[in-house]
Amino acid sequence: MKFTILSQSKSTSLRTGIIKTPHGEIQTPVFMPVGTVGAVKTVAPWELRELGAEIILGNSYHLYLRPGEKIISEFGGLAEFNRWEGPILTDSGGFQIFSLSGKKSQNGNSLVKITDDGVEFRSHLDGSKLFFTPEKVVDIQLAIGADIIMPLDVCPSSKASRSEIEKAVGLSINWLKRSKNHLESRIMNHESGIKTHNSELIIQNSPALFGIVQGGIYPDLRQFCAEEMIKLNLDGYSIGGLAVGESQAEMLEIVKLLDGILPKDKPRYLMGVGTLDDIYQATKLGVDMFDCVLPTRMARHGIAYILLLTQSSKLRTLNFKEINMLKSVHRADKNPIDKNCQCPACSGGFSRAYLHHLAKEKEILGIRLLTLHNLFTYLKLIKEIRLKVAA
RNA sequence: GCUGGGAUAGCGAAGUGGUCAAACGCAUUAGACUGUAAAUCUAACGGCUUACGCCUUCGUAGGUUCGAGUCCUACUCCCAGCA
Repeated sequence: MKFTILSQSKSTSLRTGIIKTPHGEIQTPVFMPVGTVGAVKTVAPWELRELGAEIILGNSYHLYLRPGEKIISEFGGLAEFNRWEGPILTDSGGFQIFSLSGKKSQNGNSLVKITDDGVEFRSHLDGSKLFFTPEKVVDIQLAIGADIIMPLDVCPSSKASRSEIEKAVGLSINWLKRSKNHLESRIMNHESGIKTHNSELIIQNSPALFGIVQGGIYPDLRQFCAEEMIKLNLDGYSIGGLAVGESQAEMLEIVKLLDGILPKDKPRYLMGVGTLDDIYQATKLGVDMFDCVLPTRMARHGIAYILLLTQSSKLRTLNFKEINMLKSVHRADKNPIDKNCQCPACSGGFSRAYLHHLAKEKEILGIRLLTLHNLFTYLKLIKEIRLKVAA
């Protein structure tokens, strides 16, 4: 992976750049649609390309469960298996430690247990016991053939105590070191033709490994975590453990702090973020990469996001709005979601009334049109942000 | 016309002598959702009230009973079978 900065804003930390990956180039800032199980829900690969997506996400935990990384590997990697054929970033399953912990399976067992060595998961599909170590998670992602991979980390909720967050920072640093060592030895063995113990797992390409900075909303923990990770000289740095319940102001405060700590010449990835405004604000604080389920999930829940562009003299200002297509006020509304939008739903002449009707009926077409609209809106925002670097 | 069955909140449907303003669906309304166990989840949903609570209901009208959505009688309407 290679990251090149193309331009830098004079007034903010916003910058544009290019990331070269084995599957192609990505312009930054970038928004990465989420395709947890290997598909961006309801959207075909060619549609993603038409919308302007450059890279999509997959999740190691989910893909390990089904269909299994071995199958994906046999098809030449996820990008070939799912016909996206472009760059892919995989998450480690670290977020599932957060989202599945505290939740109970049907027979009352906790789904997640963390030890120093790794994480014990109970499959949310069948309750079976799984044990993930940082090494295993790297192996899974190598087999999946992702271009950018994430180390197993511990992502605590915003309600976690300081001591829990300290523990998460310690484990995340330790696991990152193990991930890096393991990845390097796997690649070295592969290049020198040495069969590893996982001979059935094929290394599709040499992926980039990011560090994931944790530390909640504690500046000292964030700083410590970042500095320890920077010592490892990674390909990029993720900011994890945000947008997990804290306020936007608290989140941006941490992003701002890390903007001053993380190396400028490496991409920064704000994991799981966020709303249109979150992304807009965070790019001004030097964040290059984003992913979020909101545009796709909210579409399935009837919400359409709107990007309001107002041009006054030389300034283009951005505002954001969301409308709930399920509300009966749209029952007879002949307007599209947004008359200025060029997405397939808006430019295709679909009225709010029809989209309201489809949403009420839970019709797949309605879900798809809103998904296309929302992804288009997110990707449009990113393009607008890239233009703002001149300022 | 005869014989059965039935009429419960916007709709469907539980309930068969006391704990019934009435389970459960659906519809409606509101809310949530940020590295996807999420085309999901939560709440409200007779009237009045912030709430405690109070009031009015189970086709209509009577009756039995301490007490009736539940039992009896008549009537109205609906459904099925037979003529």
